[in-house]
Amino acid sequence: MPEDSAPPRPDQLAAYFAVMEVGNLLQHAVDQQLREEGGLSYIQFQILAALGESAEGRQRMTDIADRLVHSRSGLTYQVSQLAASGLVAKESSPEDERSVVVALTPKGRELLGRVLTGHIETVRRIFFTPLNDEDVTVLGDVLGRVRDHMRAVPPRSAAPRRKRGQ
Amino acid sequence: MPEDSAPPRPDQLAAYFAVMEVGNLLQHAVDQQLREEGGLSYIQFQILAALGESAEGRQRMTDIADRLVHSRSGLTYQVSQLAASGLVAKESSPEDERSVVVALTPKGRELLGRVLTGHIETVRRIFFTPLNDEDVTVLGDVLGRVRDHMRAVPPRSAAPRRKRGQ
DNA sequence: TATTGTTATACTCTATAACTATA
DNA sequence: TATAGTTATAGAGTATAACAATA
Repeated sequence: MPEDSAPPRPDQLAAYFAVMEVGNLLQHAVDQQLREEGGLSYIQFQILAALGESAEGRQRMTDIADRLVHSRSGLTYQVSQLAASGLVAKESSPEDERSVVVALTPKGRELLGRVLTGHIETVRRIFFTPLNDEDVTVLGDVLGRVRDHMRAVPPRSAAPRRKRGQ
Repeated sequence: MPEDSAPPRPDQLAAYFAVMEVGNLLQHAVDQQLREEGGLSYIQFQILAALGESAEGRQRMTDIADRLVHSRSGLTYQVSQLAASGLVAKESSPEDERSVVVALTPKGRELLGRVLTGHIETVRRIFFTPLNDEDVTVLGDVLGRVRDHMRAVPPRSAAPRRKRGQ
């Protein structure tokens, strides 16, 4: 429990604040666009996008939850919402009777495609406009490293609970 | 309403996803630390921090709201929570009878100082560890530009409502 | 026994609209 | 009339714990 450590340098603070504020503003803007054009929250969109990326438009609940941080019950809630709207369907897995496979419906795929255009446009407009190619490259590189590190580092007191590999 | 636009390049997608994921993970980690060590949500911490930064530890409701995006009512809620915990006090302004000034109490200042240490430590551990000085500089520069742009660009359909300058 | 997922429940947060009061 | 702020209210989202079923 390090009770003290060197105070952060101004440029470190600037970088930290910038990440937080940009992340917040970006999420806010994107969330609004998704709601207006597709009636989706950002997380619902992320779930659809994750399904759209995967091989046959289907994934297990647990794998989605792992990827999108959610608590299990939170994911159950969101998937229920999507299912109620007919955007996804729940199927039982033939391999493992315990697991539930979530599959994109044609309607879900259609909506995803439709919303994605505006999504990309929004991101381009508010995020990429002030950046040149080199900025984009550097940003992806640096933040990519941060992301990998964050994924690897356990959230401190958490994580060392029950996990398979652990 | 641009129905189509060139698809984003892979490096653009990488940069965008990295910003979003890093922002999310960072906020999540920070939020957890703040809750554990101070019983504060991230937004409550931000309010306290904003007050701590300002000249005499006090600011108007509206100025806080403008800075932290919140709706007015949302800010009223959060400040009420903080006031109920004795961390801030509401005062009426002598200059403008309509406005409410929020002031950090000694207890609030003490908590802020106490929590800040862990906050900085957390950010350092999960965010700055994989970065060298140049990374930090570049990140602050690039994201700083993005932030300034996002602040300037209206959220599309919003904003052009009632604003003084408008 | 561990894992997958759901349910019940309670809580936090946010936004909208209506309202009061001051400028 | 515009601004500052509150309140009521309703809805979305989240987390925890208890639970059932399968591996």
